[in-house]
Amino acid sequence: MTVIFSKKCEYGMQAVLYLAAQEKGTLVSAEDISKVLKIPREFISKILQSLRESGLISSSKGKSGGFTLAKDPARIKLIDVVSAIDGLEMFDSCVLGFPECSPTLPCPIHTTWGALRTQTYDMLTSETIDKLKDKTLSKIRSL
Amino acid sequence: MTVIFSKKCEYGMQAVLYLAAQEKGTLVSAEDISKVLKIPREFISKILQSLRESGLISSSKGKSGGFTLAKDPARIKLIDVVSAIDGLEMFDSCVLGFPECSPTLPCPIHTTWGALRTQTYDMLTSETIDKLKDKTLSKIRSL
DNA sequence: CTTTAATCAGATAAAAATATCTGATTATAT
DNA sequence: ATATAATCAGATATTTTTATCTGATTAAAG
Repeated sequence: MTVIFSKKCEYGMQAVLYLAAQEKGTLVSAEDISKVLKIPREFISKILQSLRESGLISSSKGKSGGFTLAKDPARIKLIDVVSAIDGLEMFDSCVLGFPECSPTLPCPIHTTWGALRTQTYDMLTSETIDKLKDKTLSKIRSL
Repeated sequence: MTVIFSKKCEYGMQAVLYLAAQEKGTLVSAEDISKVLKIPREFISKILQSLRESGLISSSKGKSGGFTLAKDPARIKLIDVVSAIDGLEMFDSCVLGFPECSPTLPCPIHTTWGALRTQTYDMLTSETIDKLKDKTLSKIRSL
């Protein structure tokens, strides 16, 4: 199996995009997110808790509580979610699994892969979740 | 954790590259591959068996047996190894984990990710293992 | 022909990722 | 005040991936 992001990370990105698609300040429950995005209830709860610990989202407890973005969606990038959940290790480890892959000890595809990886990193860094709001809304409507 | 290829696939690519770095027709034992590439002996054995079933490599049993490429290294591409071990599913499934991500029902980063994915696919398709022989040899020497 | 060194096949074990359960705490609304 | 609906924390369960074990088969070499 070839994976890019873990399920946790995929779900986390979906959830953050979903929060960004709400009216500012709206509190959304884990139950709601679970239903809309079709993610197991208890699993998304755990992910939301860890995103709160990372400071990307905030929560309020009690009845009518829920989750909302902790900061301006123009300041939240996809890479922030990846970094919080999966970490950034893939951006400096060898795609072929060799140890210590570097410019001085390159694996056979070090350079060519490096270029692709950088592009991927740049994409995740330039995509802020507010920019993706409209596209997120139309995707969600289709679920 | 963010993964690109599974461990099996990484090891498989390393092993195929290693075979391609040998004199044509040389038989290499699983034991040898395991030692050079520092891959658990029994694990690489299983991987080599599956690569044989896929037709990428061939084996001969008995004393002084081992593995060798089943065809001209100029005709073996990295994507062939990926396809044999991990499959090509990632090249048409959604990077954010949404179901049915397509041009008509795109996820928020469908287009931008699609471009990167195509580049990755093209790279794996254009890299034949004979082209990587020299680089493989120098990497192996450093292990 | 016997020993040896290799692949091969199937079962099992260990570790990691994914998912669920249990019950406590919190705050709103009635 | 009490019921309700939410987060929270920690434990447990399930599934997948990674790794190992056991023993059979094969073929070269002595």
